[in-house]
Amino acid sequence: MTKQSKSLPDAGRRNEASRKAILTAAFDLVGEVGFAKLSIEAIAARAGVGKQTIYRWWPSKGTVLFDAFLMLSEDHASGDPALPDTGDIEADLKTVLRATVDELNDARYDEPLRALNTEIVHDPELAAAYAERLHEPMRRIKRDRLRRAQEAGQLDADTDLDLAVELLWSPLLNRWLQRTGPLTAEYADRVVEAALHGLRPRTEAASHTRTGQAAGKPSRG
Amino acid sequence: MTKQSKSLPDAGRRNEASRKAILTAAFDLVGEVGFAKLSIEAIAARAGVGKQTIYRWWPSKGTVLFDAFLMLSEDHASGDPALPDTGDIEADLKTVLRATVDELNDARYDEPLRALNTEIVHDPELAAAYAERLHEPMRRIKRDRLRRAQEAGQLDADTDLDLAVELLWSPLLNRWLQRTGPLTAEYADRVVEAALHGLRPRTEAASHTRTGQAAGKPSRG
Amino acid sequence: MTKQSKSLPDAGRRNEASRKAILTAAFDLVGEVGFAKLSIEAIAARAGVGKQTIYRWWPSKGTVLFDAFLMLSEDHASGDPALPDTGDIEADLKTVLRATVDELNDARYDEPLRALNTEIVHDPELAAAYAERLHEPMRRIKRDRLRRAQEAGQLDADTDLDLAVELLWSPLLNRWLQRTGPLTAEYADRVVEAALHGLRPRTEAASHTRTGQAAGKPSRG
Amino acid sequence: MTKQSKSLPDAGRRNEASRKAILTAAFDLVGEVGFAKLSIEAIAARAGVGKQTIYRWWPSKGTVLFDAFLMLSEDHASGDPALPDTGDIEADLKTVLRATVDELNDARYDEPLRALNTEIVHDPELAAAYAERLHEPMRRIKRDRLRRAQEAGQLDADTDLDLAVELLWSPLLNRWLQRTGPLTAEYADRVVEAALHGLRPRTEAASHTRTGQAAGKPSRG
DNA sequence: TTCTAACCGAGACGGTACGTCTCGTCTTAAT
DNA sequence: ATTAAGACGAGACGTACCGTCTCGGTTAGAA
Repeated sequence: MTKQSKSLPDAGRRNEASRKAILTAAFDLVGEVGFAKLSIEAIAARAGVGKQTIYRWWPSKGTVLFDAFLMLSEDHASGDPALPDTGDIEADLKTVLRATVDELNDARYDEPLRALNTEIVHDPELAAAYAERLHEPMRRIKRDRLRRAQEAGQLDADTDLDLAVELLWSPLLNRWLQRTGPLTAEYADRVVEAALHGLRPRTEAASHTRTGQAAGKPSRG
Repeated sequence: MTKQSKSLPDAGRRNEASRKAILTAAFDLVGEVGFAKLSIEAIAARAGVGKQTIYRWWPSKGTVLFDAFLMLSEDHASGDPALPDTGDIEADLKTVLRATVDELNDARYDEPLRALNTEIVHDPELAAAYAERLHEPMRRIKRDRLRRAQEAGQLDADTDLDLAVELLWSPLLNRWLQRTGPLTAEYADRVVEAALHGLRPRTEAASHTRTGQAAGKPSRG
Repeated sequence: MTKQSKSLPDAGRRNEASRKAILTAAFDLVGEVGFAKLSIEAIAARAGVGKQTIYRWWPSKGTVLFDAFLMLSEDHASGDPALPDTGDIEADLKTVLRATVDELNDARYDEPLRALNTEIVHDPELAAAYAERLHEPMRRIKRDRLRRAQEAGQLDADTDLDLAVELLWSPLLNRWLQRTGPLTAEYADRVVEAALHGLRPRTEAASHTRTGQAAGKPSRG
Repeated sequence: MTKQSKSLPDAGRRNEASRKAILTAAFDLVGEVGFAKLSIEAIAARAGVGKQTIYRWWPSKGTVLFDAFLMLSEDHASGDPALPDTGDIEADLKTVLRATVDELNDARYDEPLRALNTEIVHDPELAAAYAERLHEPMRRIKRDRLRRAQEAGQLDADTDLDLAVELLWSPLLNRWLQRTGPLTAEYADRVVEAALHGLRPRTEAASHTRTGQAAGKPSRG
């Protein structure tokens, strides 16, 4: 579905200029007309390419779009592969989640991102590719920052870091996808706070000893 | 877009049998062929109805599907509109989230649910209808249970309950939509635990005021 | 394949304006680009019609062209359904065959006629329709004239009139189709003469018992 | 367009095996799928040859097919280049035309022959090549036999022999191409009889100067 | 009870896009 | 330099649906 700079089997006779023109056209068009109205015909026309050249290398318009994102992410992923680390995990997470909010609110990426996300929903194969090539690298970066916080004692030692990542980012992604509420910097802050401190009261007052003292879980921590 | 039992303007001469046949056909077909390949033609044919009868009452296939869900939810929502309350919020949430996991993993609802969710992503108007008619009622039920827990001192008094709902349910919905990991009962449990207790260590409240005395990472800050 | 003014099953909901536009466009286009390069797409575009409207009513572009000819022939067949009859069969046949020559040499009909004739060659079903709707009516007219000549004693009483028609017209059609020689009025005349008088010498001298002395043909007026 | 045994410019570096494979594949394929569905791609694939090798040496699929026929006719034309001559032209012509009927009815040659004939109809250049290389040689053979009959006094001395050939063979070719009637040995016989004896009554030479007295036509010759 | 207006099933219509096929050109690698 | 192989831009194929538009045939209220 994708193509590296060299030595892949399909790299044989492939026209690199056509490939790039197709991915660029696809990304631009999805932003203009949305994924539902995005057509292979239009991509081919915009890219100045025969339709068969698209069908030859991609099985669906979803995979074209995916490769378009891949190209984009490779372009500006060359820089820093790490999250900020000031030593204060809460502040750093707020910074990062606010940046995520800004990105999701960016009009240029809104439609393409929605398109990619909804295609993943319906195409397990594409979802796997997405998980491997785009999602996992970003998750690792996030996990790395959380691990350092954990090692610094700022996060519970037992916490599953993948779960932690999901606890932090899922609310944002869900609000954005489903438009169930405003997606703001304040929201990002409150998500970070809630995720870090938990929903329970922090006072040692055995809050759960009244009304159902059972099921305690006092041992943790 | 929807139809009440009486007195709505569109209730005039409408053929109720056709309406039900259309919604049933739409729901069945989306489970068989997926939303992308669902066509008005096929719905009309399956329902034994003229195409115009669909176009007369619904503006898009997304809204047809939405009404199909509405019909379904009205059918079996007649029962109890409340979450279990044993007095132990953690146990109750685990019960509920496990049920959510089961529902999302139910093959019969998988495709239709995904279809509805992705249509919402692209259609703000539909998203609003969804929020009002389907999402909000369920959120209120969840919020009610959390409020009782809050009043019982099992949840922090400051917590925004809508945020709490999102913190608890978003990770599940995200895993399901994006298939970024297995969606199991254990996962539900751990989400509940993490959300309630937070990611930070509970012992020393000051843990984030001082840094790094443990396990190295001396260089940072 | 064809359509009468009323009461045919397919006449039901059919749009007569579209039908005529399609046939006209097909006839014009085949004259412009030839049958091989004639495309359904182009016919539809020229006629201002959806492609499906063509596929709905005709199984192939050959049948479209056939109906175009039918429309044309119905248009100007309203007049005289008989060949000239001056009492002199030889003179009349020369008149008619010269007219045939002129028609075949008419640039406006050349390509369409060739197209129709070659389609018939490859499509037996179309050939049957052609035989019934276009060829047979003309053959009957020709046969009628020959029959009157036969009754007048100008043609042998034993002669099969269908065979006679073929003997007279086939050479013209063949020259035209295969371009094996010039198609002129003189050629028409000589075909008529040869067909009427035969290739044998007319002298009663048992011409095939001895050789070469004859050279006769004195009787020919 | 064609290829001689030696010394032609295109004979230079040409791969003779490929040429034969192409012509054989073309002939076989046209018999299997018909000319309309015959594609250069398929010929190349069947012949195990690159498409360019075909485009390099032939301008159209019609010319490929033509060369295929040429190859075939050269293969079995090595034998006798003359028509039978028993001294009885009528009997000999019947023999020959019956053979022609058999050939046209041969299923193996039906499609390819039709293909070649219809290509000639639309392609004047190909028609010229056909006339020169295939048609003319056969016409000369026929003409030769007719000339001997003419010299023997069995045919009218004035008769244009080319016209005579056309009078005899055109009806057969036409029936075959247009399927306007059964193509049988009897038909061949009657064509020969009609062409030789003419359509007019042979008895009273003046029959066309007066009209209608007879109706009798007692006996031919 | 008749009239009449809207709804209904059916499906033709002008279109767009599909995914496939073939065209004729061009490029590559291997003789 | 020619070949087999096959990618390429182009564009027609025949199909599937789109959303609109009649067409008769119900089906209800309103007259």
